[in-house]
Amino acid sequence: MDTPPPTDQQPCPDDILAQSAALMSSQGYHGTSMRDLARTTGRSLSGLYHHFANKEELLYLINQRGFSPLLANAERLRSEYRSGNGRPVAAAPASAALLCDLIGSHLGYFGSHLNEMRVLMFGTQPMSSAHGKAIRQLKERYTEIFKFAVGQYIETRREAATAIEIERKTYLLFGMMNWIFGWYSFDEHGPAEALAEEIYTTFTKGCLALRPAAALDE
Amino acid sequence: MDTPPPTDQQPCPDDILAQSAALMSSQGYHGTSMRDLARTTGRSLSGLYHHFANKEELLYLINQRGFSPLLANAERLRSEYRSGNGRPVAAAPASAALLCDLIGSHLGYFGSHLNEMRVLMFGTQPMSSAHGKAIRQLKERYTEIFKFAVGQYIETRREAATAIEIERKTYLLFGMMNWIFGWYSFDEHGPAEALAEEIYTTFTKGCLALRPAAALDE
DNA sequence: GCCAATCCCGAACGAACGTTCGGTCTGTCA
DNA sequence: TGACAGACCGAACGTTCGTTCGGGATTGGC
Repeated sequence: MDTPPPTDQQPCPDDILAQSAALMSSQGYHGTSMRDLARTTGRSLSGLYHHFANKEELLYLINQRGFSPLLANAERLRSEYRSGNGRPVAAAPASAALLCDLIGSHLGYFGSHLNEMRVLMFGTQPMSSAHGKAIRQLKERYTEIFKFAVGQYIETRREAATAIEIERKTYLLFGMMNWIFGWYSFDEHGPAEALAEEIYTTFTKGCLALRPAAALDE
Repeated sequence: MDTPPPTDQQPCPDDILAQSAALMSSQGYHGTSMRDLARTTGRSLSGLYHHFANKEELLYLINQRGFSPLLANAERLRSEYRSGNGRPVAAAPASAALLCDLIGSHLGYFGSHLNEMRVLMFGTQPMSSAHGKAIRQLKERYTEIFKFAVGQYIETRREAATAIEIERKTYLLFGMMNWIFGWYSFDEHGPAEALAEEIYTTFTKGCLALRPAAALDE
């Protein structure tokens, strides 16, 4: 109508999103003011509102644009795995490759988008219910892919696991991968690919262990 | 002098800290106002300042009081391990017990202090430099204990690992343990002890694998 | 019965917040 | 050349923020 129709047609410039993510990743959403963002992006306070409707939508855009490539990549890997299935002989190596590639994709993207990932992990709570739901659905779809891969890896190697056991183990894997936000730096810890391989090895070696306590499954 | 000398002598009531931690864990430090805290704790806005000097000190107290018991417990476990050493025959089971107990202590405390742990993970950045440094030192001492345990576990089982490899593996362990803040609930996932056992098994089985890529160690 | 200490409150302070409004500048296309 | 749209700005709006101030209850020791 009169005010700039915000989001989709005229996309918010990437440099604004990147610099906002950098600021918010260290100060949090509520701890970062629009004036901070204006100063950092070299724009005026009111000029920012030309690119998004309000602060909360900016947070949504950081989440959405930061997470979408990661999800798209994971969905591609899964569909490749599915289309290459039907040959039961190669099932075990195929499921291993899927899991390994997913971990590699995740850590590779994480390592080069640390700020966005930090913002992503702070949660959807400051977002409007519509935006929050949209981001949570992206995360759920992503989690489902990893659960699928973990389940495939286990059941091509030993008897199938229960859904709750697969979920738990998937969360442990996410823990190892996502926790790097607090400590990983390329200079100190080397390339993300090598780290991905270590996580893959650690997880798969531990993953196949028999269930340690039946108490966990009701 | 005139204003209430804040911290140590007359400790801040535990219920204020607990309710503040609950609020801050879901809204973040900057997203939680003093008026929110007053409403939740059933006190007046100005009445809160009788118990701490300012909002930032409240955050420090949540961190300090929340983390100290965990650190104390870990230090007790390590000193028990050290005093029981000197019998090289039992070295391997002893180091396994240390690691297992540490994980159990961590998850047990986490599971019953989820709010405080969430606040703890949001970081020391909003704190003054003095308070931030104090909390960071507590975390470092705690991390050192886990590095020590992981190192002991490895070198009583195979040739010793490099310091950087021990550090990396310790961080993977912390990742599995701390990531539960996002998904763990007693009702869905059972008691923390069983989860601790699963993490211990997963980690130790994967931990002893040979270094997957020499690229990680310079 | 009094004093001091502790705990707590209502009301207000200045500063910072997210957002809006009217206007300018810089192209592009007719 | 003129009209128009997109990108941007300075100044201000009303609200909320963290913090302070003067004072009122309640309590325990003397």
